[in-house]
Amino acid sequence: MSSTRSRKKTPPPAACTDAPAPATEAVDTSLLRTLVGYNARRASLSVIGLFMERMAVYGLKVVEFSVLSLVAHNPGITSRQLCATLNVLPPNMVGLIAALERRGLIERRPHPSDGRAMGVHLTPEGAALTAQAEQTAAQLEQDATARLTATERKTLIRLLQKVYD
Amino acid sequence: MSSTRSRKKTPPPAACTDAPAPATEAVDTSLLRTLVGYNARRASLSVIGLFMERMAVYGLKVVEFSVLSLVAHNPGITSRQLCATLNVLPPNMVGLIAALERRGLIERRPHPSDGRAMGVHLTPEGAALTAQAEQTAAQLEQDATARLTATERKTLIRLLQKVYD
DNA sequence: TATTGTTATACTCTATAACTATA
DNA sequence: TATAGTTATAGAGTATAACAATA
Repeated sequence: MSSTRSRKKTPPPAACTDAPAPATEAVDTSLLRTLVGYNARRASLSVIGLFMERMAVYGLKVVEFSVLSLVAHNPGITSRQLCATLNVLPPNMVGLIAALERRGLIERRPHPSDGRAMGVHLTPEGAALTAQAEQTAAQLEQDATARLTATERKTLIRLLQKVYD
Repeated sequence: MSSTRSRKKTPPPAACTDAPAPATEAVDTSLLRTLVGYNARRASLSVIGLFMERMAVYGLKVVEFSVLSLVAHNPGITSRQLCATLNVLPPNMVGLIAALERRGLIERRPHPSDGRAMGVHLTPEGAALTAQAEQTAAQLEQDATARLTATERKTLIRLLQKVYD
């Protein structure tokens, strides 16, 4: 979390000193800015960067918040379903779930109808933390998109979903 | 490039066999879908996934395309400027530039006014490849956002820039 | 035979510290 | 002193192959 990444370049207000302001001579990014991929990536890095900062308060990575929130709204969800929903490969979900279980935020119970699977559930502690984190996420939404009106924000989400759905 | 990532889940058309379709029982993602960050990330993964496939034809990674395009429109740009523009840390830009130089796509010349810096320029081969790749990128834009009207596409880009600018 | 969950492992991406040479 | 570029390296994220247990 430092140096280049996700920092709102703040070129000092150019206080008319005699320094030739080596700052960052203007770079032409006009072509890249016509590409949806470039803009979507920059916007997601910006929002998710703020997301990371706010979730760090709870000791959660972004993907861990996503897992907890999905478990909260889908009690008994399987590892396989979490993988498919979040585009995480099964071997990488193992450690993710193990870490949340070690912290006592979730627990795994045998799946009622499928002996191979384990259903994931929130513990009371996990439910409390998730509720808090979801509130933080809702507030963060406002902050991260402060330059958008409520209508613009809804339009943005609708168009993004149209792209990936 | 396989399994989970960026594949447009294609649950076979459910040909009315007697199989109980274990597929992927519906998961409630309604809360995550209210978050700009979640939607922006999924959309960017979707578009950039296609970007990766198309750029692979030229043996280019997405970030390499970005570097070439920036050099094309900013001849003599420095490594430092590329880093700042693309959110890549200086140590990681070294290998990136070295690889493009080894392929004969770019060349570095001493900066005219700053003895520490090197200006990056396209070779004729690099210029030809970049022109082709930029055309591919323009076409890809249409394909990746096929579900959007021209107006919606412009709106989407405008709103994304409003978020990260 | 196919699928869930798992281990082990490799590869890529990203980040930090420290050095050099110029400014 | 500060900056551009570099080296070496550490860490996180993402990928594949292969296995056991169950369907």
